[in-house]
Amino acid sequence: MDDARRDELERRTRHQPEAVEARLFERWERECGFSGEPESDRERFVIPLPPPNVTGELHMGHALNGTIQDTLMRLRRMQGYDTLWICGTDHASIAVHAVIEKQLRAEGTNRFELGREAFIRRVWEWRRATGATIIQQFKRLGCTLDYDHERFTMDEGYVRAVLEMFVRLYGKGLIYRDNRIVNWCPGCGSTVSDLEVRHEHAADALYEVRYRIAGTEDFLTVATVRPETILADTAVAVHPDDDRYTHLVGKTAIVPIVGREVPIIADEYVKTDFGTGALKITPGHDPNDFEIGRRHGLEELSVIGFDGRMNDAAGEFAGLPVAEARQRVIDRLFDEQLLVGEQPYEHEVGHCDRSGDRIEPLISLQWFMEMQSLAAAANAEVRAGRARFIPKNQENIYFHWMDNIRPWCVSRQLWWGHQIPVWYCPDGHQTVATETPEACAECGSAELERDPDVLDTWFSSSLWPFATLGWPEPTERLAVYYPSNVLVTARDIINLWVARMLMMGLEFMGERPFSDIYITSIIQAADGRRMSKSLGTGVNPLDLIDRYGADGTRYGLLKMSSTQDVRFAEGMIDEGGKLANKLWNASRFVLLKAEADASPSPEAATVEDRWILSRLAGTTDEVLRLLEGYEFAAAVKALYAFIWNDFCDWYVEASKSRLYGDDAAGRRSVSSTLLWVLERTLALAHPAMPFVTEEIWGFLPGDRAMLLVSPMPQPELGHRDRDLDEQARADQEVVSEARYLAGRGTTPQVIAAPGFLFRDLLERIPGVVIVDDVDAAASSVVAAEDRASLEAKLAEAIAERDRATAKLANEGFTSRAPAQLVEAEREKAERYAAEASELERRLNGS
RNA sequence: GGGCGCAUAGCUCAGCUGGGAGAGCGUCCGCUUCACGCGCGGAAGGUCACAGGUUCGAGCCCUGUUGCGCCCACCA
Repeated sequence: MDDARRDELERRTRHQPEAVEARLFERWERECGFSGEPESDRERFVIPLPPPNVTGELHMGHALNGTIQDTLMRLRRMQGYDTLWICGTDHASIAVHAVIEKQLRAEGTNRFELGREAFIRRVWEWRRATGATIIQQFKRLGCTLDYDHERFTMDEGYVRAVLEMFVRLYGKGLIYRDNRIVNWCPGCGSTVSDLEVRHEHAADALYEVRYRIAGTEDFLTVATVRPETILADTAVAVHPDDDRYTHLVGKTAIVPIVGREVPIIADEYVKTDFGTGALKITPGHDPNDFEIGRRHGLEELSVIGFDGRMNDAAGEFAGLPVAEARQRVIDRLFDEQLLVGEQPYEHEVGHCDRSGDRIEPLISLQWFMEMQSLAAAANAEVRAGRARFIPKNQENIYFHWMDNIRPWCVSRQLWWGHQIPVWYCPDGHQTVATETPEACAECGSAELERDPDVLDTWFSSSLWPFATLGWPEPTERLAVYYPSNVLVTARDIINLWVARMLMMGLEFMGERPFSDIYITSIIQAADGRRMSKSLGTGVNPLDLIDRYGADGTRYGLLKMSSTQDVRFAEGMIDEGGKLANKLWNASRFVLLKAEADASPSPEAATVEDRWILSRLAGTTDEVLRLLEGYEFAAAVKALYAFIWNDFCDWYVEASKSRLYGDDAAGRRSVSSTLLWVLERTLALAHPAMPFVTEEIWGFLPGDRAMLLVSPMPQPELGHRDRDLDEQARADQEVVSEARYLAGRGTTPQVIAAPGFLFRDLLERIPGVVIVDDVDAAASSVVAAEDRASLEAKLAEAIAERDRATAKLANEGFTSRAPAQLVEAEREKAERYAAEASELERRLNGS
């Protein structure tokens, strides 16, 4: 190391993330790159980034996700894989509409005044101006995404892939147009899928309403929470086995207010023990009723329009908002003495996940995708273990939904998105094509009009793992990087996204899109509530990076990631920041104090050397195994314990006497080991804490590539010595106790068994008396002048000995416990017996 | 209504297939020790939610109870 570098190290007594992170990231990008080498023949490791919304800002979920993925990418890169982390953003129809339409409102206009083309132009302008800020924010975290191939679900090639997918599924009959009941969000002015409906608690009332039986003076009483839909009733249903009503089945009921005559039908769906046991059927405004209606061939009437108001079919109620119409209908029923009951009723009502509006089930002509066959294939893949959820129990969410899958409404009445590639001629024929057709495929008419709707955003997301690689073109990247290895995501989009990717990957590529699906924790606010901007409970990860550094933030997030719901704990981030600083300073010590000509090498000259090499081997083995097994919290914890406790607290301290000593050979040897352990530790810690480790790496002796692309060390298990690890723990306790006694003003006396570790540290304790005893089974410590404590120790040793002896006398234990456990207990009894007699001897002697 | 998960030190959490309760922060005591005061050394602090059960032995396994979080869900 030259003097300038030396001075720099001397000067920088603290690790300052803000001063190094941007510079290091820039070097990684420029000197190494993250784009993969499709032409190489190395084994691949691929992760598709869940594309964040273009409108998005990095939040805690992204940060956790990004950290986990980047940790895996770095690990595999160092292990020699050709790595690719697919990068890009999602066009997010509804979210973008929200942003732009808000701007338009502020300007006193709206999208309809602006017109479709101008609106879309405006979205693109906005997109070009703001860019995908979130992608830049991933860089702050240190994420080694393939930025050079950033994709957008609305870019040209991607659009082609989406249309291709639509056309092929249509060709197989899996996509069709139909009049069905859909979830209509009046706020968005569009349909939404079942998965975008959030069920919220609502306090409504359950009304009991009398329907006259035609030709009689009798009534049939039904229960309903939506009296305004009475206007669209087309039947009344009872259970076929319900004795109270069987005689009425086949007769006709008269719908109140409108006076329509409707059949009384029998259907298994009706519950006999709910309400009155009689159910009014409104196929036009209730999904269940819709199904019943289709089973019985009932008429489908609509009285609520797309604007959330009563339509013309509602007669005198036309034009009223639904809530108001409900009250007016109730008043009418009351006046006509048909309302015979009203009680408070609490239930769950569907609301739009995006806008929060109450979902209005409506019948509408929409595009649907048939899911059952696709789901069956995907299910088989997961059941066979070719795609596995981690943790495994998360697959329940998936199976529950997949096993009950229903057709997916994919058309949205929005403008921003992939416009449905279907053209209609005046005769109503459909021409489906990826390119604008010249004429109707059926009648040849040239008067074609394209379907105005766009596709559900999740439709295009389902192609992410292969459309980003060039599909449907047979590109090299597609051939080499599909399928990917791991998907890292949160469980709230298992069905929205993961399941659909599995289905589409199998359908179009014939192979699952990823083998591992790692479902991350969800980080809640510190008070246990959901983290959200609107609640004000969000924590900005960029803030954390500013205050603790990216390494600290990454460490903290990984440490928090152990259970499925975890409260945000800033202390863990702080811990990570401190660990980075500790590592920096320990490295300064090693680099500044090591002999100038020493180079990294595992010299096992002393028992301490053998011990730290054993711990290094054990930790390397453990950390790699944990990372590969997705146990990030445990991995990071093992790193902390090794760096802070084993290396800094004990080994570095124990190395000082040799390092500062007169023996040149000793100085050299311990320098080599220190450098060796440091070098290995930096590599091991790099995936979790890339910046500080890379920074230190640059100061290590010798010409070397950046740590980012350096090989990950193998655990050198030849160095591993568990007995020594065990002894070190015991000896550390002896040193601690001696320190305690010295602190109390007494003179600690240590009986040192052969091979005692940390002798240097012991010798530094003021007043300590060390008695070497080659016969001692284990080292021990007492205060020489403190007879009372010696007696206490004796009593403790006797108690321990007796406890172990009693356990051995317990027949249940000796007969049932595993042999090595019994053996351990026997050793314990002997050890304490020896210690007791030893202490007795010394008590009597003194 | 169904599913997943959580209750362990003041706080946030570890605790592997059952075999003498741990970490970080906080608190208290002592340190201008030549890598680090974002530090060093030491200490105090726990009926492992509650009640049963299995076992020689339970924080861990089983049953139930209570409190909490999240996901899914077409009983009007």
